[in-house]
Amino acid sequence: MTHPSLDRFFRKLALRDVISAAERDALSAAAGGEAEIPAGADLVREGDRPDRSTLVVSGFTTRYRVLSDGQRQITAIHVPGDFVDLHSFVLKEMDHSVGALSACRIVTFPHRGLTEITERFPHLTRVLWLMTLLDSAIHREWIVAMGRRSASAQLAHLVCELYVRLGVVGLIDGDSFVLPITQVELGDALGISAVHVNRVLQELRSENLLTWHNHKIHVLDWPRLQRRAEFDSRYLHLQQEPR
Amino acid sequence: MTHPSLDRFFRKLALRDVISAAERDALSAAAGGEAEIPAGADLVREGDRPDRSTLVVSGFTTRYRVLSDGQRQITAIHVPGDFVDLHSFVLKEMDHSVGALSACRIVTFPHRGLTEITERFPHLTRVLWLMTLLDSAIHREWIVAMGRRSASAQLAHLVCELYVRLGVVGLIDGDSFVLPITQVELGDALGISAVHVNRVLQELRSENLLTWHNHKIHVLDWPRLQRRAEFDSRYLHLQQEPR
DNA sequence: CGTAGACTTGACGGCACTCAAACAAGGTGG
DNA sequence: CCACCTTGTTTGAGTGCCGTCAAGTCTACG
Repeated sequence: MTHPSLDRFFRKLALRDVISAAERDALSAAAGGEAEIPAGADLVREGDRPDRSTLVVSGFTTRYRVLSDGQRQITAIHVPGDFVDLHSFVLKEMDHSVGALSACRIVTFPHRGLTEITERFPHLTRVLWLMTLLDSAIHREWIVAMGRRSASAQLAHLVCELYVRLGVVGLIDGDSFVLPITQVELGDALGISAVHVNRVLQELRSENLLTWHNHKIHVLDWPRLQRRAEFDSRYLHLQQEPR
Repeated sequence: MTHPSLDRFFRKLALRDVISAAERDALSAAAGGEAEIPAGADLVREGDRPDRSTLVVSGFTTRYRVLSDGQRQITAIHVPGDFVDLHSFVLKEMDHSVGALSACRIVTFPHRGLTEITERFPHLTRVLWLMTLLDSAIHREWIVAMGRRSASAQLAHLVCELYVRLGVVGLIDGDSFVLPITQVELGDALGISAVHVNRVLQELRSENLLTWHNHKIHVLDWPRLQRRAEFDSRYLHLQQEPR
């Protein structure tokens, strides 16, 4: 029987490839305990050697690194259905921390069970591999945005990305979605100051591209927002095909 | 028998885990033809659906994306022994291009053979998976550098990274290494202008941290360069351990 | 109703960009 | 063998995006 908390995760997988019932069962069987994490808490810390990987069932998490002078850089934002540290299964030692942006519900997968999956389910292994490479593709797109886009286009791009990724797991409500993140955190993700985040946000608002209020974002003009960000969803690999 | 051109690649693997003779043979058998690529040529292009993955035997390559206004952002620099598009084996469609920075010798691995490896060699599969996750870790470190480090520290960090990565495959000669890359390309990698690359380079030179002449870099003071960049090699996962 | 956290606004300064030109070096053809 | 050209590096001047500092406003919540 398939695990109910893995619903969004399976949706994410099914968008990229056909997952057999046996594979779904194997994943469900590999799932360990569930847990609640309060907002602001760390799920894993840099230097840790976790013996299990964490899947976000609900809530938002972030991967980040803190520099010696206290500056923080967020390298990824994870939404429900994302495996936040599947890579620790292979990398062993964490080279960054993972924190909860909001209260989260998580499921953990002991590495022992994941190893078994790699021994017995090669196709499923490739699909899990794919999931980690999607993160990698998103990292590349962030690099492009940080290096070559204006702050406003970069922010627009992030909104586009989250709009699509949340759509995949059914968390878009009409033209809006919830994103429990402050402007300081947004600055840490974009690599700009919180003050500038505010200015850039107002720019996008004044262009009637979106509203952003109380952690709820309304996309007012999706085609124009995409053009503003030069957003192309190719890097999210949304096609179902044999992997 | 093991393939001689895979030497550097095997060295890179052996640094992270013990690779059996059978695994080395399997990889060698999966290797297809070798080829020479002239400097400036593309190995793969955005939108391609390659049926094989490319390993760099000698020479330097780069992953990049070009925006509509012609701006380019380099998202990765690959050195000999690196698999430049192993991820295409799983992602199928390329979301970026790969170009040769210098004349290169490459070996290609048909995806069919890689699929077989995932069916028959689970441990080797995890090691290959690891190789793609190292790229991912490097992406994250670039994001941190782009977002939160000064241009000079970012450049210093890149030099540190290449120094370590080239050391792994035996391409450090004393305190120096060859990096066939122009200041324009360096700017594309760091996300800054070529003019500013020049200024920042001179800053590091005047601090007696390094020299950079004719595509040859001398590291004059490794400890101080590391401190300047706040470089910590943890993200390169240099320990050998069971994956 | 008071306080803390988040958001907003303004002033000012600096890092990095653009434009432009000079300089160096390697390759080519007359 | 030397003009000439191309590519890459260096330097300068002027501009602007974005950072810091600081203060003020709004909202949620005890």
